[in-house]
Amino acid sequence: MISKAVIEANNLAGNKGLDHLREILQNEAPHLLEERQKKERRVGLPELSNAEKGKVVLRFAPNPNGPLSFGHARGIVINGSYAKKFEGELILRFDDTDTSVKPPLLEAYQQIPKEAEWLLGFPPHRIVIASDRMEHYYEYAQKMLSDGFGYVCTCSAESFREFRVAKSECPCRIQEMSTNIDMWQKMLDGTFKPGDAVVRVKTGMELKNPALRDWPALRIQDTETNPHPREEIGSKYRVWPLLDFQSAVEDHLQGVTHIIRGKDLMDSTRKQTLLYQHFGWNYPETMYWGRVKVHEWGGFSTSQMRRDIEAGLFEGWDDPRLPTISALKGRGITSEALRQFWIELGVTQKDISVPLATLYSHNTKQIDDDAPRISFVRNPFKIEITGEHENSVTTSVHPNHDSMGIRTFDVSNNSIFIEKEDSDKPKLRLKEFADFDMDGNSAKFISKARSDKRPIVHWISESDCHKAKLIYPNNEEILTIDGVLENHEYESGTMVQVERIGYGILIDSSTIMFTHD
RNA sequence: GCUCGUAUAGUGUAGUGGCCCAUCAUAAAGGACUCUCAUUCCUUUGACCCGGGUUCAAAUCCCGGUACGAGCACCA
Repeated sequence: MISKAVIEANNLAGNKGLDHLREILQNEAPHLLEERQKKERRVGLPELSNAEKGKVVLRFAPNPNGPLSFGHARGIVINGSYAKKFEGELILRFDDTDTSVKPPLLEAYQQIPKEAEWLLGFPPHRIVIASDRMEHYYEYAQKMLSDGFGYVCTCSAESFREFRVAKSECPCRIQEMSTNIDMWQKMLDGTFKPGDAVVRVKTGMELKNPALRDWPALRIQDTETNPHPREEIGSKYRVWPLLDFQSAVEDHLQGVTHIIRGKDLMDSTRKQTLLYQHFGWNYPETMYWGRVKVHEWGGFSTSQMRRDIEAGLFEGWDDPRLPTISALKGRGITSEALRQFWIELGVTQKDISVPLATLYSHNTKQIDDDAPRISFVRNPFKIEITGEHENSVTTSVHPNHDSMGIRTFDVSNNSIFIEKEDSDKPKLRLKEFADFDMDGNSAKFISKARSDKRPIVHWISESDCHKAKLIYPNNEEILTIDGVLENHEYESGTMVQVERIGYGILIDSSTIMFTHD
């Protein structure tokens, strides 16, 4: 029936042309034609399901075991952008419940909120520190035990692994509720030592996904010999929640509506959903992104960076070779470029590998309009200029923006620098100045106007420059290129465009950190 | 091993059954403009993992395969 009609219509189109069909539609069903408008390409973030303006609560929960890195920026930018878009809230939460494997770094508690604000353009609406919220976690742990959907398990990790694989229940699972409460007290009071006992959630040992079977919720840490780095916490608690429990309870307490995180935490969602069912709560909407690698960096981890810094391989967290937020900021990457970069990548579950060129192109767009042009001569080669040339040369600070002013070079003493590499060109044009013919370390004036297509090179007059260096962070090492820099009065932190070289940021009046081409 | 997820140009990304001989960006190549190897602009090259199926119609739905990734921690 339909097929017949379609064939008929197709024949009609074939015989009399599409316009004929349009005419018929125009007469009989004009609304169908309106839908033929080409759909707009979606730009920016994908839709957020079940999101109501003003009622969206998102969170970003890093472990403060170091300052933020490039990868963290994704969590901040994506969650923060949704919070902004829906006029909701972004919670910055410190998941600092591990004191031995990934111990928190005290400085990070100060640094992360600042970096988050820089990235977002606004401060997070709430800051929550898990280690301040221990009483809440204890409360729900107890409820879990007294309501019978949690138990204290004294099996070793190894033997429980066997139960998990075999889909069989461990002996602790059938303990009386009162026994569990009793053992919970022994966890708290120190009768049990680290490794002796954990609290587990009863999710079911027969679950087909082994990751979900009676997962551990709280464990004991030796905070006597290994205290929590926050002084106010220190050795105060022995029993600590694991991520899945802490995060699940805290998300509920904070009223989180949407969780957007890496897809490596998909099983966390499933574990936590089972816990939510026990408590009778509704799990937030979730979205995931895949793994990101950067061509130039490969993988990187905060823990590894911390070890390398402590081993003296890097100067600190802001070492320009490191993929940290502070390093990128110090190298002249703008927060707007980082935001656009992450939003462009979107929230897909694909594992991707991106080149830094993508980030750099966003950054160029941000900085070029405001970056004053400046002349830096690498490996300076001094030449004497001869002939009837003018005594001073002026050029613009920015070729596209006259309003940024002019630069003036005094060439009355005939002494200028060009790059060593340019010195073997027999004929060259000193940019904005004049054509010269080279002869060893002197150059003869030919004409002010361009006389031919000789290469244009940048230069600096000796009287208007000072010794300077260009810092060029490479993958492994930091190259320093000596040279002379045009005199200027820009403040440290100014982004400049170094003529014929690329963009850079002024570290001080005679040091430029190379940003990118 | 068990479980889960993903697969569109070199790299990212749009696309949720007919607007798709597939979008946009970036990269590459060429060109215009320009007294920077900058910026801006134009052009070109270039992709639906494979095999079945459903349907009048599949990048889109289903099944199988392959590849890659993740979880199965008393880490986050």
